[in-house]
Amino acid sequence: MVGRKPEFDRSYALDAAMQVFWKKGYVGASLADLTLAMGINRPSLYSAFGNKEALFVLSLSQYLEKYAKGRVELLTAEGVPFRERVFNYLYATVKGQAGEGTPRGCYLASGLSETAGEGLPAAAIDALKAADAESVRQLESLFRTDLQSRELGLDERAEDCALYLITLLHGTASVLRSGRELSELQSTLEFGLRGLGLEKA
Amino acid sequence: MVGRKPEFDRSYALDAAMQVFWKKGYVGASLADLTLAMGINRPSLYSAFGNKEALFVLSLSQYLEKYAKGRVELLTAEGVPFRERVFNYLYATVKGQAGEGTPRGCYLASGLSETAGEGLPAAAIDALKAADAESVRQLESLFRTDLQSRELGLDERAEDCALYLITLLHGTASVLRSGRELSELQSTLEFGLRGLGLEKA
DNA sequence: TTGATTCTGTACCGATCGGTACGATTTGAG
DNA sequence: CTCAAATCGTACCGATCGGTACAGAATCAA
Repeated sequence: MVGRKPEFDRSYALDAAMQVFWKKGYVGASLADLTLAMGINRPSLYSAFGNKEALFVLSLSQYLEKYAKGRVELLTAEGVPFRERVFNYLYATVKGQAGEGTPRGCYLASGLSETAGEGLPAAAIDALKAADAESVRQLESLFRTDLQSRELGLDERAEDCALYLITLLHGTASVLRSGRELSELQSTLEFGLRGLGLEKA
Repeated sequence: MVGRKPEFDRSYALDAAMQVFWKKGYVGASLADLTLAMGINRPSLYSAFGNKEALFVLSLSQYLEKYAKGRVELLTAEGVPFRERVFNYLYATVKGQAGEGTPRGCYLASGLSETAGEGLPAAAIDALKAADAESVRQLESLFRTDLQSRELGLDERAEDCALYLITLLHGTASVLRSGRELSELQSTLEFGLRGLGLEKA
């Protein structure tokens, strides 16, 4: 009820854990990596976050909250043309994958790829798939309800459009993760948008 | 010089190793996984293939030879229209990523993503990056030299076009790896081609 | 048949894995 | 000042990691 006070900042530690998972993936991130980055020793980690699996899920939430959330808001920015909103979303996402001050790639995409390898606990898989479905759903909702999207007829293929963009973003994440630079992908975004009939202004 | 004869088929064993790496990645594939799938015990593996790292590189070659090679030949099939050749290449690749009789995703793409995680030995990274560069180069060469490509003006942006398609294919690999089905990506290929001005016939 | 050579299987190596027991230390309530 | 409560650091747990030593079994030249 009273007890000694923690010597670490929970939020900072969680952020550090997120970056380790982001960079190394679930199986690649060892407890030693995590505790070192978090500035915590093992028992503190376990008492504060449960175990590696729970920490991974919490880190995923942290990632979504801190990075993904702001991007989807770009999709519904008022007074911005449809094409521009979509472009801003794509560009912000790709920029976030390019590794300036953060690890390269995408926490979610990397985690999802680990799904196929039997190294992930069930709770981690569930959380990843839920987040993935949510990101598709957000885009789909945009294509389905946005006025300019409907004018272009994209609302009737909203789900396909959404998955197309998500797929493209998985691609940029993978490509950036392997060492390519953001500048190399400018044309890719342009081509990508053109695929939906969203030509350059 | 004389000695006992091997009881395993080297080619079969290498193929089995390839599938394990394909499914689990380099760090996720343990020696136990490998020897079990290859039907070999550890010392045989080491005497026949060197070590895990060398086996991974050999498996990559096997993958490229057995799966990637046939696809790039589709790009230069005679008497086939340009758009159709590109589509056939994309479709064959995506189909190969969909996991019918093989693991899901792409050996090369998954390996490249591991590049960022410090779990890969240098030789593996080198082999992966070389194979990646080669795949881009093949596409780039197509866009640069193909007659119909030049008529469309794509030759002047050959490198961008190539990286765009490779990025898209990394995306499909990632998305399929996380459990989606080939049927969901039909539209993605269509949109992707449209991005290059290759409309549907 | 002998013997050098090569492969196979077991059993092991030190290192690291995720996870924890436990005592020392700090805290605030009484 | 006392003492229960909570955190901290060390030191450890069994399991698994990649890799290997070594002895037995098979093969062929001589």
